[in-house]
Amino acid sequence: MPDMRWLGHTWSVTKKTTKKKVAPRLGRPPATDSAGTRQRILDIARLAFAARGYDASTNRSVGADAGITAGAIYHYFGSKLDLYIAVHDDVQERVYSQFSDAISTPPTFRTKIEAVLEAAHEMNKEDPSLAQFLGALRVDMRRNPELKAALQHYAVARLEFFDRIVDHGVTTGEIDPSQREEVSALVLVLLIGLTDAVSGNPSTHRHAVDAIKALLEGKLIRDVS
Amino acid sequence: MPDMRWLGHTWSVTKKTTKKKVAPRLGRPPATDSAGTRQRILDIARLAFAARGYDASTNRSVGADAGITAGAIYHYFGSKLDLYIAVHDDVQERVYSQFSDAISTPPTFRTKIEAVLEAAHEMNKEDPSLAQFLGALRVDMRRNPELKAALQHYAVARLEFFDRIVDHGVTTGEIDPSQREEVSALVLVLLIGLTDAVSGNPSTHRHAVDAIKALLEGKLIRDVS
Amino acid sequence: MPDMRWLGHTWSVTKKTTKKKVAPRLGRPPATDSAGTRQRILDIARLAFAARGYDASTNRSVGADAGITAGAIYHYFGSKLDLYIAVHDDVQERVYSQFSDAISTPPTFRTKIEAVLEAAHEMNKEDPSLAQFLGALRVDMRRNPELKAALQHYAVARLEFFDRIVDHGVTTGEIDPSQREEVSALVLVLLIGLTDAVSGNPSTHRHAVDAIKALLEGKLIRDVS
Amino acid sequence: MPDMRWLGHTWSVTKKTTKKKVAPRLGRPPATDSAGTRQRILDIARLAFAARGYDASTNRSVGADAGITAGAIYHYFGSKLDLYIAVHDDVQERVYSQFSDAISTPPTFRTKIEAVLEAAHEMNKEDPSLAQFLGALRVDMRRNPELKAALQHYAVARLEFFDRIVDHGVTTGEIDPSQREEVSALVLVLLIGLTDAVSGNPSTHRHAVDAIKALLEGKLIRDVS
DNA sequence: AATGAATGAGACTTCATTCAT
DNA sequence: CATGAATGAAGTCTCATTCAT
Repeated sequence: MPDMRWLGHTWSVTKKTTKKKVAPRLGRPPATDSAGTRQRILDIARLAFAARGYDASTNRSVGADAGITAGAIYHYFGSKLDLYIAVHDDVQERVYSQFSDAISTPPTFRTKIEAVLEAAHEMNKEDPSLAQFLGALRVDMRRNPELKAALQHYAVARLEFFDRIVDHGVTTGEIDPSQREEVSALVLVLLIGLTDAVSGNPSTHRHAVDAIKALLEGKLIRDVS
Repeated sequence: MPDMRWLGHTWSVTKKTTKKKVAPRLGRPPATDSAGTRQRILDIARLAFAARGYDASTNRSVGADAGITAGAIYHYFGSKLDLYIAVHDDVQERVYSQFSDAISTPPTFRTKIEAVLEAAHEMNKEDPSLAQFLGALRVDMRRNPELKAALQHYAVARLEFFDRIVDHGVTTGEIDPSQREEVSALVLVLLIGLTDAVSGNPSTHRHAVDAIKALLEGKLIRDVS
Repeated sequence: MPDMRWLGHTWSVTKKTTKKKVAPRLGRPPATDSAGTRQRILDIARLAFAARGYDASTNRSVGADAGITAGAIYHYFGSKLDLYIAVHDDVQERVYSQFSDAISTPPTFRTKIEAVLEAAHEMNKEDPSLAQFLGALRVDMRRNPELKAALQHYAVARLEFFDRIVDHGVTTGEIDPSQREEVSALVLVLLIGLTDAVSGNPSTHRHAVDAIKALLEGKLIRDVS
Repeated sequence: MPDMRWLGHTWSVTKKTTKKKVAPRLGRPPATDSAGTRQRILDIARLAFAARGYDASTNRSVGADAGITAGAIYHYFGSKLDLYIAVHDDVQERVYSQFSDAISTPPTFRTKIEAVLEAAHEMNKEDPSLAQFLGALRVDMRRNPELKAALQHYAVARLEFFDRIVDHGVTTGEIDPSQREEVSALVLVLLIGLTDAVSGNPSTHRHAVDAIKALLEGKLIRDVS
C-alpha cells in the first residue's frame, strides 16, 4: 500500500472555520443539491485556475460558469484562497492516488517511472485540467505568498514522492549512488516539463512520453561520432 | 552647504524602512542619467515579471524599486504592456544570441543540444532572471490575450529554433525520421522543464544538465532487467 | 434599539460638512431600493453632465451625491460611457416625445414651431437640466470621439426632426422653396440658441420664446427707415 | 469711437506675475524668436481650446503643435489658466473691436444688428476659431469655476454690448419699451445660436445670417392662416 | 529659451468580500 | 441556499506643474 500520509491533511489558512460537511441526506434531495453545487464550483474553479491562474480567475466568472453569483461561493468556501486550497486537495488526491497505484507494482526504477508517465498520459487524455492545474499551481505559489504558505507542505511531499522512486533505483542498482542527485533533478525536469510543455496537446504529450521512455532505454539517439 | 534634500529619494529599494518620509522634490532631479534610469527600470521589471508575472507586477512596485514614482515609468515606456515587450525583446536578444552562437560550431544534434544546455546553464548561473522571465512569459501569454497577441510571433520562432536542431539530427542520421516528432517533443520538455523546474537553483540546474547529457549518451540508467 | 449606523451615509449630498466620518457598513445596506438607486444615479448624473460636461463629471462626485461610492455605479452601469448613454436615452425620450406630441396637432409651420417653443419652455420651467444636458451633449460630442461614435445617430435624428417641420412649411406655402435652407439654418440657430443662451433662466427663456413668436409674425421690430 | 473701456484689462488670477513683455529689439532677432513663439502658442491654443475645450486641451498637445515641449509654455505663461486668459484677451480684442467698428456707422437697431451679423460672418469665414472659442468659453466658464472667476467680468461686458444696441432701438422707436427684455433675450439667442449652431460651416452660417436678416424685416415667413 | 525627468493628484475601473433580504 | 447592493483597496494611466541642466 502506497504511502499516503501526506494526503488528507486540510490546511485552513483562513480565519473562518470551514463548515462541517453535512452528510448527504437520504431520500429525495432538496430542490437545490448542495453537494452538487459544491462539486460544480470545484470543477469549474479547477478549469479556471488551470487556465488563467489564481489572480485572473475571478469569483464572478467562476460563479457565473457554475450558475450562481460570486457571493454564493462563500456559502461553500470561506474565501477565494479556501476555494483554491479545496481545488488543490481534490487534484492532489486524484493525481497522486493514481501515481501511487501506478508505481506499486513495477519492480524497477525505470518501470516505475514508465508507469508514472503512462498514468500521467492517461490522466492527461481524460482531463488535462488536472496536470494544468498542478503546473499553474507551481507558478501561482511563486507569485502569491499566501498560496505558498498554505500549500508548501504538499509541494515538498510531491518532490519526496519522486525522490523515493529514485532512491529505489539506487537500491536496485540502476542508478549509481553518486548520481542520485542528477537523476533526481532529471526526473523533476521531465515531469514538470511534460506538464508545462505539452499537457495541452494529447498527441504531443504521447510523443513526449514515448521519447522519454526510449531515451531511458538508450534507444532514442544514435551515436554518429 | 549644498542642498541635498533630493538624496532622500534615490535608489530607495527599501519597502518598509520608510526613513522618515523625506519629501522628494518636484522637478527634474539633479544629475540624472536618463539611459541609466531606463535600463534600471528594464532590469527591475525583468526581475518582477519573472518572479510575480505580468498582472501581479505593479507599476508602483517597479517604480519604487527603480527609485521613481509609478507615473514616471510612462516617461520611458508608453504602457505597462510596452514595458513588458521591451523587457521581452531584451531577454530574447540576450538569450537567443547566446543560443545561436552555441549551436553554430558543434557538428551533431547531440553536441548542439549539449551546447545549448551549457549555454543555458552559464546564463542561469549569471542571471537566472533571464530563464525565469521566459518561463513566466509562457504562462502569462496563456493568461493574458494582449501579451499573446503581441508576442506570439516570437514564441513560434523559439519553437522553430529547436525544430531546426532536430531537423539537423535527422540529417546526420542521429534521429530516425519516423521519430522526429518524438524528439521534437522531448527537446521541448527538456528545455521547458529545465526552465520551470530548476532555473531557481544553480546547483540543481547543473545536476539536471549533466543528467540530460548522460541520458543522451545512454549512460545514465543501467539495465537490470 | 435598532442599529442605525447606516443612516450615516444616506443621501449625503454634502461636500465639505463631513459629519464626523461615520464609518459606513460593508455589505448590502438594509431597505435599499435598487430601482430607486438606479434612477437617483441617472438623475444626478444628468445634472452633473449638464452642468460640468462628461469629462469633468467624476464617478466619485456622482456616486457621492447619490449616496454610494464610485465603484457602486458599476453595479448599475457598465462604464461611465454607458451611464452617459443611459442618461442620454432618458433625456431624448422625454424631450422628443413631448416635441412629437406638440407638433402633431398644429396645422402650419409657424404654429408647429410655436408649439415646439412652448413645449420647450414648459420643460425648461419644470427641469432645466433636460435642455442643458442636450446643450452640453452637443459640446461633448465635439470634444469626445467616443461620445460622438455612440450618439451621432441620435444627433442626426434630431436635425431631421426639425427639417421635417421646415419641409412642412414649404408644403403649406409658408416658406418659399428657394429659402428652405435658410429657414432650416434659422430654426437650428433659434433652438440651439434657446438652449445655450437662456435655458438657465426661466424668465429670460420666456422672454426669448415670446420674442421669437412675435418675430415669426413680423410684429417685433418696427420699420423706421 | 466705440466704447472700449472693458478691453485691455488684464486679470492675472495666478500667483506668478506675468513677466514684463520685453519690447521686440531692433536689428536681427535672436535665433529663436521669442515673440513669435509666444504668438504661435497663442494661435495654437486658441484652436485647441475652441475645438476641445479647456480640460481636454493639454499643455503637451498645444506645445507639440507649437513645436515646443509642454514645460516651455511656462516661459511665456504662468499656468494653463494664464494661457487661457491670454487667448481670451486676444480673441476678445479682435472680435469686439470688429463689432464695435461695425455698429458705429449704421443708424438704427436693425442696421446695427445686421452689421454685427455681417461682421460675424466675415470673421467666421476668415477664422472660425474666433467664434468657436467664444462658444467654448461660455461652456468652459460654466464647467470650471476658476475660468468663471477670471473671466466673468468680460462675459458681463459682452452682454452689455448687445444691451446697448437694444437700448438704441428703443430710442429710435423700433422697439417698444415694453418689449426691451424680449428683444434683448432674442438678440442673445440669435448671436449665441449662430456661434453654437453653425459657426463650423460657412455656407450654413451664411444661410442663417440671411434668414435672420429677412426675419427682422418680416419677410421670411408668409402668413397662410 | 528650451528640454526632459520627475512628482503627486486624481481619474476610471475591477475585484474580493460583506451582509440584508 | 442564494441574490444582489455596496464598500474599499488597489491598479493603470494622464496631466499640470516643477526644476536641473
